[in-house]
Amino acid sequence: MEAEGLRARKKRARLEAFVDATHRLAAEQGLDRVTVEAICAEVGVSVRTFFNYFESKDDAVLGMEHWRLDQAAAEAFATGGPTGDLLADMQALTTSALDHPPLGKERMERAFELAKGHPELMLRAYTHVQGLHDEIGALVRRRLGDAADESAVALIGTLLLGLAHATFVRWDTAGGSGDVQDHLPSVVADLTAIVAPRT
Amino acid sequence: MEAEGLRARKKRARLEAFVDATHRLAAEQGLDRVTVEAICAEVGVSVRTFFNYFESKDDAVLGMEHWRLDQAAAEAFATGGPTGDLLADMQALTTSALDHPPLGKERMERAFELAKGHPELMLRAYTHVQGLHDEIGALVRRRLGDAADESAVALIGTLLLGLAHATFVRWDTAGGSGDVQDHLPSVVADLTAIVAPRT
DNA sequence: GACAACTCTGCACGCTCTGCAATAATTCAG
DNA sequence: CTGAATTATTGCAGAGCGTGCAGAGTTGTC
Repeated sequence: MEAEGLRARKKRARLEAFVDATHRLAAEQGLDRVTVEAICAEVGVSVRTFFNYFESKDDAVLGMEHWRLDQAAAEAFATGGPTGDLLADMQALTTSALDHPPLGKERMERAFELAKGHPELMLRAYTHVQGLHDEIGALVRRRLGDAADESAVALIGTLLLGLAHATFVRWDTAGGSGDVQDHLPSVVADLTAIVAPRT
Repeated sequence: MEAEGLRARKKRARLEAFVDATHRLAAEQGLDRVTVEAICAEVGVSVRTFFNYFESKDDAVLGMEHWRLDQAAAEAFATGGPTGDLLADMQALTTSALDHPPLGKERMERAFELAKGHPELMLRAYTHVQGLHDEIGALVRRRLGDAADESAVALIGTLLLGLAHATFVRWDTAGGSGDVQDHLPSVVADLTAIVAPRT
């Protein structure tokens, strides 16, 4: 069996309830006016419990706990794959990340919609991807080996996050239909055009 | 004359006092243990006054009020200069930004040292550079004209910030001597190598 | 010196987030 | 099924950040 006990299922359900309640309230009243207390009233649970699930209010908006990279994709990247070309492999890694949101695509997309009007959230997302960032840093170091100086790691990490963000924006300006990651290739093309216009 | 009245001078002095006190206390006790109250006690001023100067505690660490781009450099960038090559011009713009920190280079460097151990600060810097970010967005839109879709703007903005960050990191790993912006060219070279390895 | 404009300050308040210890619910072993 | 171990929920007390307001003190202008 799936071995998902009652406990785990309840936990996940509550997590999603928090996220959904937050999104619903934010849609109604604007995010600024939504307090943790209100969210908890909506879910029917104590404020203290909220903070057993999230480190901050923003985390509930973003619906992030542990947004893990796909194991296989990460491993492939660290060992020099899948293509051997760094940019192409960054693209592959980003695609896999956008394709496996921890709480489903609808929630991810709603979170992004909210983040649009609240820059600080986008930044919080970056921070939260900071756990990811460390993970990415480790991957990059493994991949580059001796050639990995810290600034290259910082640059690649930022680039990955930037690609993801720009892809969201492009998906959004395209009307928000279809899969987010489908817009990544054109973002990469833009990047290439900027950095190496004459190739 | 410079037309800096007593008022303006006092204000600037107090601003710097806040920043310096924050840095000093953070060096002594670690940033987490520094409260706004302590900073104000150090400066000899009321807590309420602190928030007349800064929007948040983090801002005092970063010493940022309005980190403006150099007018001339920004204008040149927006109108397609100085070289006409986008990447080179991004480099020029970044250099000018790193070369004109609002409160002096020592404070900027100390702020970066603190930010190293506190990722959320680096992000807050990005946010605060959000004023900058919007400004950058406007510049990019002016520069690209019709070709400026939002995702390209997002991408370039992120890239500019990423370049600045990576440059700091490189400056730091190089021992922190010399001017920060001197390390930008090698960061740009790295970026080029990643995106267009075969050029 | 008088009036306007700006700044500082204390106070009250709301909100986020943490630590702690008691209580309740789930799981597991026998 | 039952008791013990594990894990979740909760209230409470409290630190800290940040804001609005109104009065008192400074600075600038004429």
